[in-house]
Amino acid sequence: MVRTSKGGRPTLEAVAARAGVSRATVSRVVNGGAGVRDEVRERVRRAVTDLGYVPNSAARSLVTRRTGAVAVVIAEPEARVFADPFFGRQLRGISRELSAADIQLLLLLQETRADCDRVGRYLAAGHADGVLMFSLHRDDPLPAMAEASGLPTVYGGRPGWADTGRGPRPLYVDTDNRDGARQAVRHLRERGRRRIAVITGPLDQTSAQDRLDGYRDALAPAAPDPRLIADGGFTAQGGERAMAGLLAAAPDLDGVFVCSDLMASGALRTLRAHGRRVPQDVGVVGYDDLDPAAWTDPPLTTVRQDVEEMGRLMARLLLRRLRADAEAPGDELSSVVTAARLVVRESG
Amino acid sequence: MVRTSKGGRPTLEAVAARAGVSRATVSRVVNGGAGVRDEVRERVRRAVTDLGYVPNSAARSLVTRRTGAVAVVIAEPEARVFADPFFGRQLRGISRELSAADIQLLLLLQETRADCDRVGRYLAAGHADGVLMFSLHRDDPLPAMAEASGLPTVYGGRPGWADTGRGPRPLYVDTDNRDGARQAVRHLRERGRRRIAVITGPLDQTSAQDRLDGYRDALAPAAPDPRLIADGGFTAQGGERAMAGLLAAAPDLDGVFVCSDLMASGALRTLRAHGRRVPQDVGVVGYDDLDPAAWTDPPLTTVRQDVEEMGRLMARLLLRRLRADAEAPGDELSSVVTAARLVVRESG
DNA sequence: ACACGGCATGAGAGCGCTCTCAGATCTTCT
DNA sequence: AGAAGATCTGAGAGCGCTCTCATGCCGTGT
Repeated sequence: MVRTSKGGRPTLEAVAARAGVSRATVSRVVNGGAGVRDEVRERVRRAVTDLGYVPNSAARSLVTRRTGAVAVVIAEPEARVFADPFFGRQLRGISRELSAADIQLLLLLQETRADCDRVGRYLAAGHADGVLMFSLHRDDPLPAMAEASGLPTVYGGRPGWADTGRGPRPLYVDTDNRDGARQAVRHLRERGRRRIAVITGPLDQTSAQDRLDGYRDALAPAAPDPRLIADGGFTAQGGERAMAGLLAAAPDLDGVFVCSDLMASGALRTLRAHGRRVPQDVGVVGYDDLDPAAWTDPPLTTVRQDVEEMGRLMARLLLRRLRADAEAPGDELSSVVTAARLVVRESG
Repeated sequence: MVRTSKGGRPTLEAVAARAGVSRATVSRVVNGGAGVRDEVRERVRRAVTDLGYVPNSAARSLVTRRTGAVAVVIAEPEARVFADPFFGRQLRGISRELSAADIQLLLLLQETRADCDRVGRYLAAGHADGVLMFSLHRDDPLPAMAEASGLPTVYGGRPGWADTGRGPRPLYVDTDNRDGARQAVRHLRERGRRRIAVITGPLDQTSAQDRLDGYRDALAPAAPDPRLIADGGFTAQGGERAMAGLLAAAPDLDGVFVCSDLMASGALRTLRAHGRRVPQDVGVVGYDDLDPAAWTDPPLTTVRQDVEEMGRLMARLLLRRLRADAEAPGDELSSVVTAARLVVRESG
């Protein structure tokens, strides 16, 4: 690769000199090449490859005010982010969609409160054109920071304030958690289960709350026995513990709806350790239908949500929003809620 | 938040005007504040907070030639990246170390060949100050691109050309895969296993090759029976299939060393499906000791490598390298190889 | 009193790019 | 042939920041 005499990377100027044209013309060629004579364009293209020219992104975004990157903010204080395949799948969907649009993915992990400031500063500094934000808990300060930074934002999972009327109306992608939960619990009932427990996620997340509401719906009009409700915190260990608690509080239970596959894997272990056979003694239904669900013993009946697709939808929504801001500011976009579907295997 | 009259974010100029000083002074305060009188510094600080000023990163890195970000490139064409907790853990280590240094993490996923160009362009465009690169396969074009971009690079796992003398001497962090494999296989032998098979990863990765070499070491001086070697591609499904193949080719096997926990989970399923009891009939040892290893039935004996720590080490090495380039260019850094340790559970 | 060194501050030049606008060139039509 | 229009190209002004260098100010030593 040929460099400029100054030893750094070649600049537009260098390419222009080599091609015998002005900077402006090179710029035009590099950015699409419209309105440049074929012969000149070819000359410039050759100069570009000869010199190994790559536009300097800082200089470009300084003037265009766009960075060609989107920040993905994951706010999980716990080790959960990487233990749960959920995030991975979603990231994958996002990554696919963004690379198709030649947009870069910036991953910002926020674990501590201090990280939160850092993330806020980062967003405000204009490193990204938009934000995808995940797995918010109630009272999370991040949405406010995103709002303050003025960046278009799409949420993964309905934010808590979405329907309260307070705050701006957020753009989000979610699955119909409540309906999925209803399907799961109805399925257990149809199989003859009478004492159906639930292991929930942290209830300050809407997805966890919605699934619990779905559980209630399916039992209505009867009110659920509070001894049949335990919080598993969306982790495998939490699932183990919650299951143990349930067995102690309600030894006669014959079904469990576990609000994530990861927790369900823990619950299955506890059941096995207590000598309960699945599905003969206790029916178990999970939620997510991530790969490991099919690998448990017995294979897990669960509620499928296409997580990768949700990631893709989030990215797509944000990209549309970015384009809309540039071209048709009035355009109203709306949130997406995808359907959930029961997948029956052997656990319940 | 107060904005400038032009509607955009406030600039240095605006802060300077409000504080009644020059741009240069504001810049000094923002970047540490050395050599500015206390009283002036306070005035500037107040102006900064009043206006909600945040430095524009593009402008800054245009002149400093640094971005305050490090790119993490994961080159996995398969769905493996997110199915295997391995990457997640490593990312987590990296993320921790980088945020402590207030450096941003840019995640670049490369799945297709086209992505490779995109990643190369991205790096060359100067979006990052350095690169962390993972899970390379032989003949991967990425290292060459990283090299060409002139960015300091640290590899996760010893790159294939590290000891060949060809190419530049790479900086990497790895575990002692060969020794870990030796420990695993020796353990199986000590437990009386005589026909020990191996399920390898893709052999164009050094980690997979090293583990296979360790397997050979432990059987030496006897040469391994080729019917006892199968490639599981580092995926759970691959592990299932490889195990089935081994059982068909060598029904008398009584031990398996599986080169990743994820593959081992697959192998256990296949063994169960074939009615082989673990560990009574067949002893199984995995590799990685990621969370799910303890959850299999029976819990997996495996080789522990502290993946998160490896991530941290990678980040630390890169950061040192970046500082070295800035301050003491002659400074020689060296790669790190961490120890592996057998963790005995119940599977073998 | 003056010269001198040290410190705090400001003026101004650029970093590499995009984009507007005006000028140059080439068509095409009357 | 000349003018109107369309097409192509270049000059130049910034984008927001950092950093060098010159300048002004102070205290100290002679």
